Amino acid sequence: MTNWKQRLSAAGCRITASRRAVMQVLLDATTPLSPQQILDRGQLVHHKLGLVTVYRVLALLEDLHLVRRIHLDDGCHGYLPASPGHRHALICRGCGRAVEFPGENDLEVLIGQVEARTGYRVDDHLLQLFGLCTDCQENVELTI
Amino acid sequence: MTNWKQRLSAAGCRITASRRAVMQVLLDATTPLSPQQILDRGQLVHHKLGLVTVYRVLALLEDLHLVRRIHLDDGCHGYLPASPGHRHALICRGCGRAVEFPGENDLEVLIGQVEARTGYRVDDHLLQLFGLCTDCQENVELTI
DNA sequence: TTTTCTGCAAAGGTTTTGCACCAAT
DNA sequence: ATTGGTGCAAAACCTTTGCAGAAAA
Repeated sequence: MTNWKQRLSAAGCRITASRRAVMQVLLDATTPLSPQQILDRGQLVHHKLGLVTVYRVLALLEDLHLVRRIHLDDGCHGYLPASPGHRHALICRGCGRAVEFPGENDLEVLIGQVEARTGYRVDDHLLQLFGLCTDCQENVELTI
Repeated sequence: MTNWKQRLSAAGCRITASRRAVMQVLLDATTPLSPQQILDRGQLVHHKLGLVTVYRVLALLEDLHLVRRIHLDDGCHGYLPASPGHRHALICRGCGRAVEFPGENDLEVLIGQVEARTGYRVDDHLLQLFGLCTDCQENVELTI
């Protein structure tokens, strides 16, 4: 995708080798990646890439909603390229493979009920699903 | 509540001053607390409490589903005492005050749709809502 | 040429580990 | 008396900051 370059330029940011490398790695990934993993893969294409820069690029891309930071049970943060619109991640407990699905307004009803009951005004939410992808379901069956 | 002591004993764990202090602090809290915050408050009741022990106690309590670890946007992990059943946290962006609400099966429909579309088998989920509690809604109005 | 980015080094935080002492059962 | 738990110190991580040099525009 090239759209992210336009978004960066529009925000007054330069298109640099580091940013290309990080974005490339994320777009090629099927699982959420940690900053360290992004560094390892990014260095294959951009030798001089450093971890500090990965952090800075991720912070920038997250601000621009070009990548999504998700919460993992272990090391905590992983990053995924963000699809447009409000989406949620579904992550395989077996292989880590992640897919996104549209959030639509399936939560509207639930949120309305909670607002009525608590008096809170809800304006954001974090939803992540965990399970097994088709491949890993098969592997589990074989293991048993 | 005394139930947690039974749960600990049943799991073959001892009831110690550290564990009482950490559990006490969590039960008294209205907002998710970081390990450091738990230490600060816990030391008021149990002088010799150390941060390392707080981490170990939290890990134990989390294993036994007596506390819930939640994800915050900034420093990441906060801890809450876990109410029985499947519940989700609603956290105020203003003052941090958290309430839990029952998850019921409001997500069943959504999860069923996602399973059908992706082939994944979903067996767990993470849902957190963010917003403003009634007090903080008033304060915002005053500020404007 | 000018300003933004980058990489390095180092600092700051948080979480984990090793070990001897202490305490609950 | 026996284990299991605790506290301290230190190690291991992860993330952020400061600064001089490099590279987009």
